[in-house]
Amino acid sequence: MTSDQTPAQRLPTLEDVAQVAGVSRATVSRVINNIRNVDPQLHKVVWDAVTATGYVPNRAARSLVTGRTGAIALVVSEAENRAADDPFLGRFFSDPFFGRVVGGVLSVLRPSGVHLALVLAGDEDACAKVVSDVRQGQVDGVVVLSLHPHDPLPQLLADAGVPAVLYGRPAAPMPISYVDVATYQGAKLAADHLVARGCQHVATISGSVDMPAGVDRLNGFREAMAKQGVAYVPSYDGGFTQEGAERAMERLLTEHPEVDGVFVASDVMAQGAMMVLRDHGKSVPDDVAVIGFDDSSAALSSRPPLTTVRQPVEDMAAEMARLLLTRIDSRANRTTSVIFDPDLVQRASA
Amino acid sequence: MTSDQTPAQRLPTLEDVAQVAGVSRATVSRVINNIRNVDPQLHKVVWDAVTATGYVPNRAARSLVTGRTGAIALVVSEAENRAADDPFLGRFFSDPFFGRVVGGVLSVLRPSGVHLALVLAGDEDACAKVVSDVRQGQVDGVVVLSLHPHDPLPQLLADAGVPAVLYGRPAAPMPISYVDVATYQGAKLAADHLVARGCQHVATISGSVDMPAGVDRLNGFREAMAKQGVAYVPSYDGGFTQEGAERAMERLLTEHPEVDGVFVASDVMAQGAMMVLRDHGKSVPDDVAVIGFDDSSAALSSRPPLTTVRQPVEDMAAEMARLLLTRIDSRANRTTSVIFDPDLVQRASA
DNA sequence: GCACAAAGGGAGAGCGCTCTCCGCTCCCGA
DNA sequence: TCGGGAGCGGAGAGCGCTCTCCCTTTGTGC
Repeated sequence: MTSDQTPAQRLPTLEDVAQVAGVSRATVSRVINNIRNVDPQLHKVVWDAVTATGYVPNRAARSLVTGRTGAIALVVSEAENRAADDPFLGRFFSDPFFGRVVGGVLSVLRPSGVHLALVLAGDEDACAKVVSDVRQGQVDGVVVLSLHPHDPLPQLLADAGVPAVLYGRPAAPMPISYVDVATYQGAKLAADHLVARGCQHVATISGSVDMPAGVDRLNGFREAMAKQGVAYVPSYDGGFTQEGAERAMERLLTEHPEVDGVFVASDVMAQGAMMVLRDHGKSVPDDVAVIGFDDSSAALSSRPPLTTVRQPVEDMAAEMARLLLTRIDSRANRTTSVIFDPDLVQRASA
Repeated sequence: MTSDQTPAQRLPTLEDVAQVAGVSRATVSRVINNIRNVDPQLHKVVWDAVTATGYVPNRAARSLVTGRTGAIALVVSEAENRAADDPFLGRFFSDPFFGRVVGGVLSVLRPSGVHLALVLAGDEDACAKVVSDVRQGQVDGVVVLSLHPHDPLPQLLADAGVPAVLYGRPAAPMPISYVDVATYQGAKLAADHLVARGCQHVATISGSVDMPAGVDRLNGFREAMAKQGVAYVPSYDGGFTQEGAERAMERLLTEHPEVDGVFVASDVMAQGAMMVLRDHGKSVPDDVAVIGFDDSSAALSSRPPLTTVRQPVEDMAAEMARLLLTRIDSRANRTTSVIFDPDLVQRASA
């Protein structure tokens, strides 16, 4: 065989690099990991040897001795739903939101060389497995997208004292880190905008009221309207689904046909609401102004494009990753929360 | 210390289990891995010890000696785009398609205990890194979503002889495994349906013609229409984006106002096309019948709901994972392709 | 009764890396 | 000139696991 044919046989190890550089394994290791001072000359010699051999550290070996894996998991927890015939992961994975989170997390992870493993926790057992996984050192920590208010995972993680960061405030108070958006502030942006537009009969379509996001968006909006002197705002539960919002909008039109402004607690729901408005011959924004929440891709693809409260998903996800890495690095068990400011993105619907 | 106080200190190892079971490490390992015959009685004793100690194999240690990581990567390759100010991963991650693939892949991986790592290959360097990653044993193989026709990654993978499976036929022929949908057949379903509906003036909005999916959907549709005796089908390039499709539809209406049936090469594009049709006062499906392609979530959320050629994304993704696992297991370097049959999902738009 | 085979279990050598020790060298102050 | 300390490199012990030997036990046929 020519020299080109066998290099794939055995990958270069620290030992090989050491031999080429004429130093010991330990020194090469020190150079690679930038630990302690190594004579600058030797330093260069070693790096040259690394380049020459094409050496890349073996993750498994390193992990074995350090007890760190260099990987974190993105856990999508949807415990407690799942009809038996539900296609594996249901609607969530086909929600653009998921991808945006992944993108944000990866943007932080990539430079630091940490791997991102994707994990689905579909039921309580799976949640327990997630906890044991991280305790057993399969991953160093977890970033969690928890989809249901009664999801047991956050509590399990908090109890286990495992490095974890949630997207969104947990439904019940518990010692666990999270990132969130200032929902009240966002709802206020929407309220102020509708009032400034001159809307006289404002209503809202809320998300599920058993979820923090649902409650906060509703209460925040009501509070802001109250500040504007509007004592009562009719609200209808859209359950965070397009169909739910369509039904809610139908009811709203029936019971309050005079409505001229609606704050809808998510863009997807707003899309449904606008379809119903159109079906009823109402024009948006002239007859009824509509404001969504999230600034998801649905906001742009809807007709008319949606004025919405922007939730900086990518930034928030990136912050989750940063918080987690810090927590893992420090080994200290401190919980932190970071709250992001929302913006009002003004498009055509209001 | 009591026996209860330190268990978290050190995780149980094979050695511990062996001690509890009163056998050697080797035997426990044999039981765990189901390798060779172990006396059924001992077998049980060992399992009891595993349960009692709460033992979970250490991935790193195992990986170190076997040379397998028990992880595969899902690579999203978007080499050669990326404006400098492009938010990390651009639009793709917010496309529901991504999540559906993840779901399909995970459904296969989970039972087999293989981890899924997410990797982004944004440029040629990143592609090279992917190849070296798998050669260096960071992961055992890769599943690839390649977004651009001139993406170098598939060729790199093929050259390196690395275990890999693509979603969709590569733009240029090369020895690499892939799964795909029978596009011609799908286009034929659409053509036959439009003709059966009685459409007299059929046109099509195609995807990018430099992508296999774009070309095949266009040619397949033309061929099928030809079989139906329609020699010429006007076509407009929508570039697989909603905006592109909107422009294409505008042109189509200008140049062929008599059109009464359109095959649009993706649901997202179809959504845009329908909006333009509505803006022009055309009703769907009465004035113009519209058929999409993919059966993505856009098909359901559009008004009216879209009749579309269903691409079984989850199934295809699952098959990718299966092919990859088989390939990794066998260590044989055989390439395979699996082609899925599309269905016509009939909704309201045609 | 013996030779032989087959089968099950144990011992031990690493896999590639980090990290603690230890020892050498060199510089500085007394 | 010499002691002491700081700085830097090397030796070597594992991390937890698999897997190859090898030994023991048991079964089988003549």
